[in-house]
Amino acid sequence: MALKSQQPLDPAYLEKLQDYYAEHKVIPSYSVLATLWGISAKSWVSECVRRFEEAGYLGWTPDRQLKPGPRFFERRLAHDTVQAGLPNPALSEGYDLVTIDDYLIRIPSKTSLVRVKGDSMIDAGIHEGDLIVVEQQPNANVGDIVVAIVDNEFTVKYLDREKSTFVLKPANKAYPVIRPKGRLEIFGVMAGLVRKTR
Amino acid sequence: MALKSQQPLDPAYLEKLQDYYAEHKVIPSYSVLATLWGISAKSWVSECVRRFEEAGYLGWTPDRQLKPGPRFFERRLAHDTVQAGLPNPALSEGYDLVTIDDYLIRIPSKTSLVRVKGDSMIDAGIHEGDLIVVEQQPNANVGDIVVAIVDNEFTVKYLDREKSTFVLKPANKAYPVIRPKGRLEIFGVMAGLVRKTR
DNA sequence: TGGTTGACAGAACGAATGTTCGGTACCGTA
DNA sequence: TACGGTACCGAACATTCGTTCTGTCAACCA
Repeated sequence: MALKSQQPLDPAYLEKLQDYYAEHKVIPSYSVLATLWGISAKSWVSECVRRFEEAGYLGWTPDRQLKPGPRFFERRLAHDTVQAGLPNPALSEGYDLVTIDDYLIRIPSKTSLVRVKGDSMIDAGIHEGDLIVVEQQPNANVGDIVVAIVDNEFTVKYLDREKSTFVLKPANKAYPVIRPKGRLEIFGVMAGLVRKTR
Repeated sequence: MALKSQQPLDPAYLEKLQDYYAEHKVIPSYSVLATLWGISAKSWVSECVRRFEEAGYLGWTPDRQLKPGPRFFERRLAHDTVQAGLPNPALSEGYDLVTIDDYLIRIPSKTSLVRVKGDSMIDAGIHEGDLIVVEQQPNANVGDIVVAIVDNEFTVKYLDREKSTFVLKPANKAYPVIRPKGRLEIFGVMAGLVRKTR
């Protein structure tokens, strides 16, 4: 007994759990897991959970409640080269695993999101409706894409310098360069971009 | 009894729960909640939970397990209109956003990420190095941006039709339309995009 | 001064939870 | 043909869960 599990557990189980979690934001009880997995013995659920825990997909709170493990939220990054013959490239070797939040957000408390209005940055690949990930900070370097506050509105622009004053340059020839009178108020620097197309 | 609760519940309770959830990704049991809140009666926890549920911060799975409610993750999205003088950037109109993962990913088990190579889709605002969020599915509609497998490589292109055959159209005049010989193999449909600029 | 209300405590209880253990049926190997 | 391993079932069980109901106490009117 108490053997090592060398078999990789049925990935379908994990996926079903992840989908359940995505919907409810909670790990269900063993009996619910049983029906979710099409299993009828809680003892077997228990064993599966043990293996997922061993693999880092599940864990326990200090109060011995089942919770997602460190690898639970990992997203697979499909490689851009597909292995010949392999049916599922996402499962093949050499996958990196990322959660998008971790990928984009370095300092959660200083990071916020701003929705893009208009197409003044279209040449920088920034479209209307996109979400800009902003790291809040009062100053930036020339060349950075910054979120500035102009006339009480957020504006996303390139930061540039003309002589001794800072200006905001759009990435769209149809828009003018903004030369703020007085001090330029910078909300933060763009650290990333998120677009939802579906 | 059974009076309406007009009092807004102690916000500290909610914050403690949110912190706990942020750490463990799970809603604890009533007895743990009790110690978390510094309460010693489960009956009172039960009452508090009732009110949080009424307010939309907590909810229940179909199996009557306590779970985060719709408002649990409410995070202010910085609004594009700034109140004059006020630091408070958000208006009620603003979207409530959970996490970026939740925003982009509907079905975790069918979603993967593909890194963009080249600039063939630059006119669609898709740059080299961006991550495409792909929902895996074997077919798509004309006009969708799809991730197809051509010559054992992932390709991101618009799906279009010429007469009776499907073709892949780049969003860059410098690139040719791809007319696959044989069946066009579609890996999935683009559901979003993630770019890291820092 | 007395009465009501809201915030909590405490016990009691049935239902649900997760563990343990023993059992079965199907492998592949030797 | 026997054998060990693996995938699963099923029952028994102590523990824990969340509910319900009753009780205390300070605050706040009136």
